Amino acid sequence: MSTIPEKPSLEGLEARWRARWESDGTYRFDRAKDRVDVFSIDTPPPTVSGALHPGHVCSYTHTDMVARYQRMRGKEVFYPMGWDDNGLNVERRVQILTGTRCDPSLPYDPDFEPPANPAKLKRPIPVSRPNFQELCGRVVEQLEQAYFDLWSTVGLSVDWSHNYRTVGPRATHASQFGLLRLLRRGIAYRGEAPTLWDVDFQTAVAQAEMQDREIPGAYHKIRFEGPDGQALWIETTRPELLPACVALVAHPDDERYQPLFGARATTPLFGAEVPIVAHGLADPDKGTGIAMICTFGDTTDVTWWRELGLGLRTVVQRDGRLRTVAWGDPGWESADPAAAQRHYDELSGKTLKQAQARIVELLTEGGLVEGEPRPITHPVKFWENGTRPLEIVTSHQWFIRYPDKDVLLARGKELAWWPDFMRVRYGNWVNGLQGDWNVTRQRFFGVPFPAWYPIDGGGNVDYLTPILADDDSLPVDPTTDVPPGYAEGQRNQPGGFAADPDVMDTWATSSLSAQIVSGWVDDHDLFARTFPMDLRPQAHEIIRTWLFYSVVRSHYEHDGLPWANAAISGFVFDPDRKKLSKSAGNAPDDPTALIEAYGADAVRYWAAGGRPGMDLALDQGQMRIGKRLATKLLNASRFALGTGAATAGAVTEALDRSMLAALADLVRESTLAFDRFDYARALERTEGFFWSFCDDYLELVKNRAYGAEGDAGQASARSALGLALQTQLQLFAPFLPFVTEEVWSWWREGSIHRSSWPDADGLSAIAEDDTADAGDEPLPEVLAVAAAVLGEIRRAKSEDKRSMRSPVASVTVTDTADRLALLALAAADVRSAGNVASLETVEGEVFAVAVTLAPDQ
RNA sequence: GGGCGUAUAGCUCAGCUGGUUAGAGCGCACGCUUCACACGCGUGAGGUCAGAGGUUCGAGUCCUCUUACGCCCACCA
Repeated sequence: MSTIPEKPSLEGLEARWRARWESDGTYRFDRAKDRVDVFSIDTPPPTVSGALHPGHVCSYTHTDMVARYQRMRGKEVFYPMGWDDNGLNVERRVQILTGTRCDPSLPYDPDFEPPANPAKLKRPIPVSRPNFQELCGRVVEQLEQAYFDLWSTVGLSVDWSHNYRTVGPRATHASQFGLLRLLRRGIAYRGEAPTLWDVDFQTAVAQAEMQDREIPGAYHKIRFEGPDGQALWIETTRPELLPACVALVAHPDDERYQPLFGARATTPLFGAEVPIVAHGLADPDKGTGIAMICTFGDTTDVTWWRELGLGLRTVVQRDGRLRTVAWGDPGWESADPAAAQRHYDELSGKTLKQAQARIVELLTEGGLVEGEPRPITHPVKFWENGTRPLEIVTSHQWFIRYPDKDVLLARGKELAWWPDFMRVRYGNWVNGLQGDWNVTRQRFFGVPFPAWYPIDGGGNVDYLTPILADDDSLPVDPTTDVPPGYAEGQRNQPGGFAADPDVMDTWATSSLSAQIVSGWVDDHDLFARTFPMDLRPQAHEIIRTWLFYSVVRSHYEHDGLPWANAAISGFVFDPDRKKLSKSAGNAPDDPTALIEAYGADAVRYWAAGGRPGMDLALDQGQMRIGKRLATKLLNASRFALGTGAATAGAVTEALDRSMLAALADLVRESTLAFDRFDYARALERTEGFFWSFCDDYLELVKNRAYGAEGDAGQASARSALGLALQTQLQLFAPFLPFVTEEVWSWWREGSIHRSSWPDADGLSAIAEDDTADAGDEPLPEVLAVAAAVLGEIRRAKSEDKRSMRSPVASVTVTDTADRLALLALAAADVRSAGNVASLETVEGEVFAVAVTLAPDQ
């Protein structure tokens, strides 16, 4: 216990308590607790390669408020933090900073150091994957430090001893273990399939990472030859894929083409015979109503190809150029192979864009197009980080099958969503699922697959029959580790083995975040105490990825949900609905600057206004108010404690008991709101109570607390003030952890954040104690009536432009008998607060207060 | 094209299962050196609850349609 400062200030207070919490281990998880006494949180690992943003502060603060509430409710809170290091941004940064390039075929060099001055290099130095990952790890460490600093400044009550990385040994171990388990059950498999492919980044892209962008294109009307030699006009935006055409398709009900179904058409330039087929996805209103199916121009092509059992003619390579083709070979039959070859040779090796230009020329020269290309703007699929449209290539990838949709939907119903309507987004996604989950990425900084491939005597790699690592050898990197039964000398040799060169999709790892932090593979004791977890807080835009994949993995591994609750946060937008600029030396969206300007408590106050699932405007005005609230807490506390407030002792005065009864209601409401993850409501009510507590109750009780009405009245006031102060500090503690801890330290032992959440029934019992004067009166009304009269007195003074302290000769209150009886219980306090000489009452139906001011001295 | 959400004072938002003259804070106006706080205190002005129908004794609150904005999804020849 320390003394009450003469002039309390927020200055330096946050840094002091941050250091103290760290040294005291205030938020350290006590793993001796059993599962029922634990509240465990699957904290989102922030992407450390991204920029720090007020949105981060907002959503992570929401989780912290829940964590602090649960801790005060008596739960041992398991609140870890991880870093998501996956991602191209890290790789790019490392390439530039170190002048290196990853080549997974190289062996690990334990002595490698990047050049001192990479900018001078003519070309990047190729390094092994483990070397590259080491370099990434160093860069990531610096980025993590910035995040750690921010989280600690904001006052997150995270237990930092449970830190992990999505590209780190624990995560790698769990991810590899999980994949091997799914492989043994046939849920994961190695397959060759059409895959959405980014030709610039040379990597496969998952359905969840795609986005549509409107780009210009053009319809080209091209002449095919029908079965009887007649012209069949089709319109396409992808004429360069004509050599990859495997069929024409029209809607089954389209009478124009019904006679042709089952017949064959011939492609222009290449003379390939293709079937004319019917499928419901064909749109009679688009183009000429009949379309060419190519392998593959878009995802509809994939659907048609799969459902109609069509042939495969692949022309697009992984680098986005057309491959070499021998026309006349099996699969490339042509009515005139020589002509087809002549035409195709003009295209092969070209990029798609170049090929399109050339094929349009060839078609035009052959009189095979009608009219000019018709420009349109149409949505095309891109990788969210990419710059060129996605292509579809067939390649070897790792896949995970999804459970049945109804199983997934049932899991969605089982989960408690905050707010509830977010469940719909999950349902929409599940209902729209197509194909299996491709978990492969052709990147370097990530979790490697625990697999190798056998090489036969002829040097051919069998990519479909992987050699898998043993469970107890995990984690492994196949580019440095050797598969069971082989020796290092056999790497990349005929009869030997080749390493899997790819890494896992980021979600393949982060979908196990709950298992990773809980110790699924490396700490079974911890796992039993923390899993399944209580809460997954996250953003709504990754319901379809992180949340969804996490549910899938947990369903497979544990036949249950990974957590009981999902709290979905909205996002932060700036007040003008446009991007904030960082010009004029003022960076209003730099969270660190905001915290410096207003204090962490104030920024947290702003964040607390964002209800679950609702978007929040970045509002420095709210931060100013938060700072004001923190200051007010210091001053009001100083006053209350200065009167000798104590939490022990009887509360006998009706006004005091009235205040405590209202406080008990506040505790009930706040508790209920927190249990529903509605921290915003809890704060709003607490704040409203606190300001009227200061404006009305403190004013009414002030003189009595100083002893003006005798010992009994003073004792009652002191007890009520002590209880009210303690309770309100605790109600504010999840929101304003620093200032509440500061005040707590003036008169209590230990941390407020380890104190017990206020007990509403206990407060009610004190308020309802009728050993005193008020009997069974409806207590809460006493304060309301007294405050109403005081308000009228203030109005009279204000209208007369007088000081609030100026004397009042007489006050006459007209009200019902019931309310006058209540007023009588607090009459002395009202007279004292209003500096009223004489207080008269008159019975009447309509509340009125007549005030006669006395002349100022 | 489908789905979800939002629309209440100049601004940011409350208003829970429909019930007396629609609330708060900021901002604004007018005041107040009051012994916790001038980083303060008091008082006040300010709203056809997006629009149109409907249910009801009664609707900001329920139903239908419309409009605007945001987000998610979609088969993009």
